[in-house]
Order: sequence, then structure tokens, then C-alpha cells
Amino acid sequence: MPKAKYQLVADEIRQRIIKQVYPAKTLIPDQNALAKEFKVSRMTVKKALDGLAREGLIYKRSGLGTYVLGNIPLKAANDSPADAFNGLTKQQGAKRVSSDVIQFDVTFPTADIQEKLHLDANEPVYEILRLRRLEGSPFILEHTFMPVTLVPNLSQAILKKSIYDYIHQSLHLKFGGAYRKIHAALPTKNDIKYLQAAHNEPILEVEQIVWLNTGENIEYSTSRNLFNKRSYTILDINE
Amino acid sequence: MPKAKYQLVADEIRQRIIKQVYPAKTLIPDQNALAKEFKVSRMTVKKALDGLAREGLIYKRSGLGTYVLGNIPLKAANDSPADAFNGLTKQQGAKRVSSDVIQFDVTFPTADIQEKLHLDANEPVYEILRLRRLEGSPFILEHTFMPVTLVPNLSQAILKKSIYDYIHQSLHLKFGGAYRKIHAALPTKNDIKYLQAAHNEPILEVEQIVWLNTGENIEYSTSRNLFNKRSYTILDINE
DNA sequence: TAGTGGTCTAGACCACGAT
DNA sequence: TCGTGGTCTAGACCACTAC
Repeated sequence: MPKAKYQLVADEIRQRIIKQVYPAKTLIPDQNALAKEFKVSRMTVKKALDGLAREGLIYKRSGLGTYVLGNIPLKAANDSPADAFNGLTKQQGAKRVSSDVIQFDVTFPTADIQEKLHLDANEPVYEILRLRRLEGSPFILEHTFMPVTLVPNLSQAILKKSIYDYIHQSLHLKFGGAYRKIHAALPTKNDIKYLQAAHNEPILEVEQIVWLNTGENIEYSTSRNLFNKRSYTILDINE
Repeated sequence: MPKAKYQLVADEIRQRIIKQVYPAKTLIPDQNALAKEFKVSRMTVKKALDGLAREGLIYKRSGLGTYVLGNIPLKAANDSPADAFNGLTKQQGAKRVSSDVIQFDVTFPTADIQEKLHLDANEPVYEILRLRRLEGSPFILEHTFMPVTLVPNLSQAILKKSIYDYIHQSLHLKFGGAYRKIHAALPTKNDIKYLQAAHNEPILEVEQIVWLNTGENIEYSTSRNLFNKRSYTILDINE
């Protein structure tokens, strides 16, 4: 299936910005000119530009035109966006990430997990504790709950690699969204044991609920890492 | 100036979802029916629904229809969204928030600040350190840099209240976006002194750059709080 | 006044999912 | 097959900004 026209237009303009055909802090051609060049209607050009504006690449001002935004000084190449649905394996590369499966159980959900995943007491869940390693050294301690019915036939082999690949490629499920909460915390016994956290060393935790595009909750998890190993970033566009 | 039609349609549908005229986990009327009801074109209905989908209220599936999403279990009323441009005064209410101005200087920017704010060495900046209090007790320690030319005539009186109100209402400037980085950290001397952090008590820090809708950088700041006082949340919709 | 982006329409065709 | 949402068009009018 081919991409939509507005996506193709957006891809081309994005490339021109990256290659500085449209340099930072300059105006790009107006919507009518772009429509003529790409042989599409102005509405299609506008939809492409709306997407690029949400990505933070351009900003539009009525009556003036569309400008290219410069680089963001705080932004670094190895930033971990807090709004991303690809797992750690995708973000860092499968060769750099390995996982120790510390716990892999099936249980009935506690009242708390029932509420978090919108489940009844008799619907079993997986409880998974994994130590994710980056280049061999401890990186993130992940504690995950998933309903068994939504993710059938989970295995140690899959947990060693990537749960998200299994969900997408084998089960053909699609994520709809996630709600995440970022805390700082004191280390627990598990943090000290597996992340090798020092006593009183700050921990950064992401607690999240993930749902599918059907609206069903598929995951409740916490991800903890040493305070100096990782931070999370957010690009926030007004309106 | 009146709101756009698609905004009015979105507002009405949002209200119907909140009031459960359209209950959670049910289909809402299809786009043609809504277009007929509101006497607008289907494109306008679609634009309204696109916005509601980005807010996480509904999800659309081609061939099926548009469903209402249920409540998010992790979400609490007093959550602090990490994607918000209203300052602390707006979020918590002017009556609950007060500020001690610890430092208020004008200086030439260091090399680091020059880079963060895209300034030359001879363009002065404000350096501001404020302890924000909630109901009187220490809440957030804010260290802020702003270019003097963009925010003229800043005063202690303004700092005691709300910088953002001054920027919006008096200077008529509009934010374009922000890039934020969330860390966990060890307490500094200032954290211990002003936030009354214990030795080795984890601190949650948000480091951010904010720019205007003109593309000019207006703020570089860090906001630090005790780990058990505040966390940040993100609603993340796929695509 | 001229040119920009923002909105809106009426109608068309398509891909998808259920029947 | 039918109804859903997704895309796309050509043209129109408006609000805003600069000159």
C-alpha cells in the first residue's frame, strides 16, 4: 500500500529541511507554490505542513509565511523521547540490548492490577521482571503486567528478545496510546541487587499504562534506571 | 473573534462524552450523521474528531467507526502534565502559590547560556532564582534565564506573581513550543537550603528551553522538586 | 492593497471490516 | 455488498501582516 500524498509531500519537505535546501530561520515557499510544484491541492500541502509543525521542524504564521526552525540546543542524539512506542530494543539496536529474565509468572491479578488493566479477577496476567542490559551493563529494571488473553503464548525466548516485536509482527496488534508518569524515587532492594544502585542513590522511574487501538489495556509496567544513566525528553508544541 | 466551526463541534462532542451522552466503549454516530446534525461538511467533523483523538478521548478505526475511550486508571486529578505552557500559578491557582525571589540579576550570558538561548555575548539576560511555595511550604526551586530584549522591564513585583502572565497579557507574546528533559538527581546545597531536602534525598528536575511562535528562544530553566512532592505525566497517542 | 495561512464546502474515490 | 473512516480536489471566503 502506497503512502498518502500528504505523507510523501511531508517526507520531501522534511528532507529539504534536513539537507538545508530550506535553511533554518528562512521562509519556505508558500502553500500555493508547493501545491503547484508537487501537483497536489493546497489542502494536501497544508496537511503535510501541519504534521511537520507538530514535529517541531517549522512554524507557520498567518499573514507571514512558514519558517524553518533551527536546532534545539538541549536536544542530544541519544535522547530518550518520553513519547515513543518502540521498545528499548528498537531504540538502542538489537545488538546492544540483552535481557535477563528474573521472573516470568502467570497469576490472577491483584485488585490494583485489575483496575490498571480493566480486568476481572479471573482473567490471568503475566508478571514479568526483566533486567535490560545495554552493552552488557545493567540499564533498566522493568516490571511488567500483561493480560494473557491479549498476548498468548509468551515465552522465555520472546522475553529474551523483544516483547514489542512479538506483539507487532506476530500478533499484528497496534498500540493506540499510553499514559506515563515520571517519578524520582529511592532505590528498592531489587534496584540495589540488579541495577547495582548504591544506598540512597536516586532512581528515575516511568510508570505506564499502554492500550491498543481497540481501546483494550495491554500493559501496566514500571521501568527504573539509575539517575545518571538515562533521562526522558519531551517535545511540546503549543496548540 | 468567534471559534472555528470544527472547534465548536469538538467542544460539543467533548461535552457529550464527559456527560456520558456518548458512554465509554460505545460507538458515536458516524461522520455523515454528525455532519448532518451540526450542519457542517464531513471534513469539518473529521477535523473535530482528529483533535479529540489527539486528546485521547476517542479512537477511530476505518471500516468500524469511532469509539469512546474509557478513563485512564493511572490518571489522577492533580497530575502535572509535562506538556503544558501555563505556569505553576495557573496550574495550582494564584491563591495557593507564592514565590520567594532569592536572586534577580542582569548579566551577560555565559557560553552555555549563549548557546541555549541563541544569543551573542553582548546581549544581556536575566538570571532568576525563585522558591515557589504551595500553600506556604517549599515546592519547586526554579532557576531561570531569559533575554532582556524579549522580556523588558521585568521587576520583583512581577516575579512575586507570575512571569507567564506578564509575558502573555502585558507583552502579548505567544509560546511556540518547548523541549524538556526530565532527570533524577542528587540534592545540591541550594536544594537542601531552600527545598529542605534531606542529605541524599532524590530530586526530580525538569530542564527546559521554551521558544516563541516567532522561533526566538525566550527561556532556559531548571525546575527542581522533592521526589515525593511531584511527578510529571504524559499522554501519548500513537501516530 | 497584495499575499500569506486558516477554514470550509460538496463531492469523489479508496481501503478497510463486517455480513 | 455495504457502511465506515481516510484521502484528495478545486474553489471560495476570511483574518492577519506587511507595504
